[in-house]
Amino acid sequence: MALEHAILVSLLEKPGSGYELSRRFERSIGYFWTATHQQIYRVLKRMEQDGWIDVRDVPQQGRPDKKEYSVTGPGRAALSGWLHEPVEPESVRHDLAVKIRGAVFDDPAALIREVERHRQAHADRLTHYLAGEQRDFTGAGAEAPLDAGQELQHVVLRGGIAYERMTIAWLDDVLATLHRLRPAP
Amino acid sequence: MALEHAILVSLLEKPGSGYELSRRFERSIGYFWTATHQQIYRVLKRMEQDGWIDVRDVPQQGRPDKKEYSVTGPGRAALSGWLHEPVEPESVRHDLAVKIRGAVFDDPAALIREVERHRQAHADRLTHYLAGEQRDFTGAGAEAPLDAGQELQHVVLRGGIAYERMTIAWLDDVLATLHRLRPAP
DNA sequence: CTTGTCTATGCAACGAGTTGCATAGCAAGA
DNA sequence: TCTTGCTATGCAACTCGTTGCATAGACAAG
Repeated sequence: MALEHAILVSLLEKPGSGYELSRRFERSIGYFWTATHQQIYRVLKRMEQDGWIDVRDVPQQGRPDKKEYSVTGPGRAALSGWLHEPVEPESVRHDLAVKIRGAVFDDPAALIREVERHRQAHADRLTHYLAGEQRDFTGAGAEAPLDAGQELQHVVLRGGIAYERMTIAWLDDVLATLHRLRPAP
Repeated sequence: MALEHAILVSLLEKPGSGYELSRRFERSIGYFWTATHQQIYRVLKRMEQDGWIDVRDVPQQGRPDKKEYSVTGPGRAALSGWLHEPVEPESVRHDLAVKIRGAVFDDPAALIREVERHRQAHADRLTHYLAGEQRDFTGAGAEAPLDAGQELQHVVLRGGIAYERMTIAWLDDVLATLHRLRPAP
């Protein structure tokens, strides 16, 4: 399970509340690990019971109070332990691939709009990633050399960019294949 | 949920038992959708109750008897329905990306072996995919034109190949970054 | 002053997925 | 004969993840 560890990383980068974490999971961390606020609140509770994180009530003005979590020594140790143990390489899961293989039992051409929709979604993500790269890593490049944390964040982002580019190219291949099949007998 | 639908596709391609399905999920279908035999047996039971599939007891010689499942009319209709409704584009989930971002709170160099291990696993998968492509799609290309089902299987396989190539290139990028960070103060 | 939106936290129920274990037929080799 | 290994099916218990719902403070627009 990596949700706990993803939360530890995020809280080490900057302490925050469950709500703030759920926002972060919509952007940077969420590029490679998604989580809803339900999951986050539940896991935060367990992590607190396990002594991995501390809570602090933070009164706020103009908005409801929040609970700010920060990583404890044992939490940091738990992350270290996990970093040193191997994880299995992920297997991909693509609904769309199932659909493409299933299309032969229905109408392949009916999939074209769906594939185009996916292509658009991936193109949007790519644009978003590229904007983030421009903002966080390219702009200050010449004058302020990046520290190790930024280098590592950047290489992860480059992975996201490569993934989206590859996916878009593949979806173009899929579309070409579907169009080629259309005028068949 | 796509497991039901992946099973429908696989059973439409060729009827089979739960055991056979679990073997298929280790190879072709499993390239983009994994499932253990536990999941498969449980889902097969539900699908049978829902009338999506039929069972037939098949006595065998030299091995235990099996139950062969095949798709019914309602099952085929359920697949059709699913093919026509949109699915959300997947979000990636990468333990490794979490580890890379977390490495800055530990020792980045300690990740090198882990990343190399992943690189090897992806290189193995790529070799496997390429062998499958050679066997199923390239060999008979000139004389026997592919039918629609084969074309669609091929484009899905090309997706797997593109994914592995992209991942290997990215892991090389990650390794270069980790090596670059090593001689830092 | 009501409605909508954003922040902020949480419960309950369900479905999906994993892990460990159990059983049993049959075959091949030590 | 005993062990190992492959085929074949399944239960039980657990964790992970999703969905729908509920509450509540603050603010802004109509």
